[in-house]
Amino acid sequence: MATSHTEPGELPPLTPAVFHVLLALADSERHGYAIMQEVAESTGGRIKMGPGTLYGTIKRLLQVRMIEESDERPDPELDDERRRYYRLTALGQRAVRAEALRYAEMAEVARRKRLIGKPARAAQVGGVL
Amino acid sequence: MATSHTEPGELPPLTPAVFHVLLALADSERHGYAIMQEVAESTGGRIKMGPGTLYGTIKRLLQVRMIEESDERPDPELDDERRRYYRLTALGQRAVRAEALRYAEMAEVARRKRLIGKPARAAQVGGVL
DNA sequence: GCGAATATATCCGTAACAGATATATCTGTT
DNA sequence: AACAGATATATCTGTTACGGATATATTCGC
Repeated sequence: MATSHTEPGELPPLTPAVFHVLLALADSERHGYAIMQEVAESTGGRIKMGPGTLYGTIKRLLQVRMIEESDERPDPELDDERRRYYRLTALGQRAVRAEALRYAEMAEVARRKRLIGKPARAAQVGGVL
Repeated sequence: MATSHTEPGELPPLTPAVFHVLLALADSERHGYAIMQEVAESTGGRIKMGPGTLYGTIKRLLQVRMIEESDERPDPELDDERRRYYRLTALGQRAVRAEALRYAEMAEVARRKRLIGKPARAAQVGGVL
């Protein structure tokens, strides 16, 4: 989708896969597999990212410096050597924020058109409880 | 992005272009060019759909029966013969509704992670801060 | 020690996107 | 009445993202 990123500070919209990965990293460092799980959980299992999408997206995000690998290892007790942890860069932080705002705006538009109801309680995580 | 549309009623997520077109049609019939303008307006000019994306998307949406052409013509006075008007089908209605919910849920997730603030005021057309 | 889950990685076919290009009509101005 | 510019639709095509399949290795539970 085209954008008017004529203005310097403007960030182009993110693809859904990119957005989900960045959003998963917004509150905590995570390794790839954990990102997959977080995406599934935060969407109530409705979105499941396969390995192709996940690792391809990670690679691209590293290239554009929206995420970076972190060498910090958790508790050597609970560690798994295979894991590679990632965190947002400042750029990634700004990008995911801008995209989240767009999502909120689109939700608002949908509300004005009576497609969906009031904001708050929509977002049940665990599915049925 | 993969989904678990194992359940019968489940609709797969929509691509952003598809969502924007359906959302533009949610409150009113519109012709192609008007869809373009509505998208630009409802996103504060931040998203501009080119003709390639627009008409390609329309064609695909017709094929999967999410929209249909309407032969209703407005006021012959104000008419323009070139225009082709489209409306949502019942399927399109359901799809855009489901996607709008997903958007709202993602916005909620972003709020829980303190990426963005409270719902309401977000949606004025002007610009971000 | 075995199988299942965890974890990462690449390959590649398919589909979506988006700019360029083309064409025609409508509207307002002079 | 001619002209410019906006309106309106349509197609073509290169590039990119997506996403299932496949591969491989490690860790965990039993």
